[in-house]
Amino acid sequence: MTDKQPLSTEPYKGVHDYYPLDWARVSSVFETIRRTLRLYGFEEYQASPLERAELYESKTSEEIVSQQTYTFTDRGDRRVTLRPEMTPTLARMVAGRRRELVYPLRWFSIGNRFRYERPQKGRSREFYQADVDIIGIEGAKAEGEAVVMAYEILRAFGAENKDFRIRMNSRSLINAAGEALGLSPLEVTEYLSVIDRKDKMSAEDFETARAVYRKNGTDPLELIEARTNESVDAVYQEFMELIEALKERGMDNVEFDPTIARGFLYYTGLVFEVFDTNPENPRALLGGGRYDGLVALYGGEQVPAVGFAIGVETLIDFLTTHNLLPQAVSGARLFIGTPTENDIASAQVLADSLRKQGVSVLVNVSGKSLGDQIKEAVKRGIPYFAAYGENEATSGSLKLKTLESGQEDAVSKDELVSIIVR
RNA sequence: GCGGCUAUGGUGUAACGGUUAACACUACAGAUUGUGGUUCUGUCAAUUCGGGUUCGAUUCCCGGUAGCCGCCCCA
Repeated sequence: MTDKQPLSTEPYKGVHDYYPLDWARVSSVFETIRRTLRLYGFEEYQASPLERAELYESKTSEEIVSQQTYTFTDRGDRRVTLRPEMTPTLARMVAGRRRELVYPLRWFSIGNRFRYERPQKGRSREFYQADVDIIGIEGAKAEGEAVVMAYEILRAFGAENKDFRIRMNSRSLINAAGEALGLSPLEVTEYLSVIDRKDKMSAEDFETARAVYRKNGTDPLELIEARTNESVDAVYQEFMELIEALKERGMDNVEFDPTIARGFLYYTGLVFEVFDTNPENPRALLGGGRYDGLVALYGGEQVPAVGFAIGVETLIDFLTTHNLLPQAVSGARLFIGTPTENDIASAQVLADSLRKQGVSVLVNVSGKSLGDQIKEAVKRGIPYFAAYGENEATSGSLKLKTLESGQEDAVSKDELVSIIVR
């Protein structure tokens, strides 16, 4: 390589570098999500970000595949797509082992997704997401459980009910109302699209657009509200029971919101989104729903499924605005300083014994002065510092310095672990 | 994909079209110190890229690129 122009240090357009402190923040969020889901018996799976392009072409809209995926041809003339979402991969994996898996499946996966889009705040070309799915149960039970998991994940970060709202809608309900009015499935889809964009239109434009779908002076939403149609009302009652059941579990921030649409692609029943109650952050934190037809696309009979995905970047924005983001620690917990280079060897012995007890320790390896070693520990974001030289070796007692406060405590070697690990 | 705004050391800012592009922080080196975030000295380091106008461009114009904002879309 010639050195005419230095290579740019910028990452590729629309993607991010995560330096250790950044990544510590992201992965601590992963950890909380993981811990919460495991508590409820969910199992983690993983797959390659490379998928055959056909996986997306069969089920997703033309525009999304052609304009918003990274698709290329490999050296063996196979068309390859970088996964833009996890659900098709999940459906493929489930379909591949459909006879041997134990249902219901409670699965989750955390990883990166790729979409070729115009980058903006909260939207980049590579992003991290956690996908949570329950597969193999029909009806409100599983739907409720999915919503509960979304709720519990946010609660695990310390969020309170007042910090977020869970807005739920039912595609079956809208479909039933459309059917009762004699609208075609296509018209119902268009109607949903109009409702979805309600906030982006003026009141008059919305009324004009909505009027197209009125039959005998009533459109689907009005029919649902009127509660005059028996079959529509039955679906409505069932859905409200689900919402009531969630409220009884303490989730007083769930609500019925018929404007939640979720892209109209493969959802068949419940759709839901979670929003920050802070108006400065209007984006959905999380969204999902029921998608019963998807697995069957890969062969065999229909498998009921319900799930959601939570974007890590938007979650971090949410946690930041509510001051819930834990302090990220990227490296060691304790820095052992050495007054002279001769002390390094015995300091290493001490460090090794601490490591055996699970403490992450860094030992000075330079000839720097103790003052500079403290500076180094501070810069590295290490919370504790202790010098270990001849005095400490003979007395067995160390002065443990908490770098944030500057406080120093005399502690014995044996006490170190319990203080630092905490 | 469409439109608007922006682009100066690693970061944040400054510079009527006119000397060697300034300041602060950071980094690095040194002084001092068996205990840091204080001080002192020094060093590295920038006009996004390509054209154009001009005697002369960081400054004005056009284009590329990137970032931010809105639209489309958001699986």
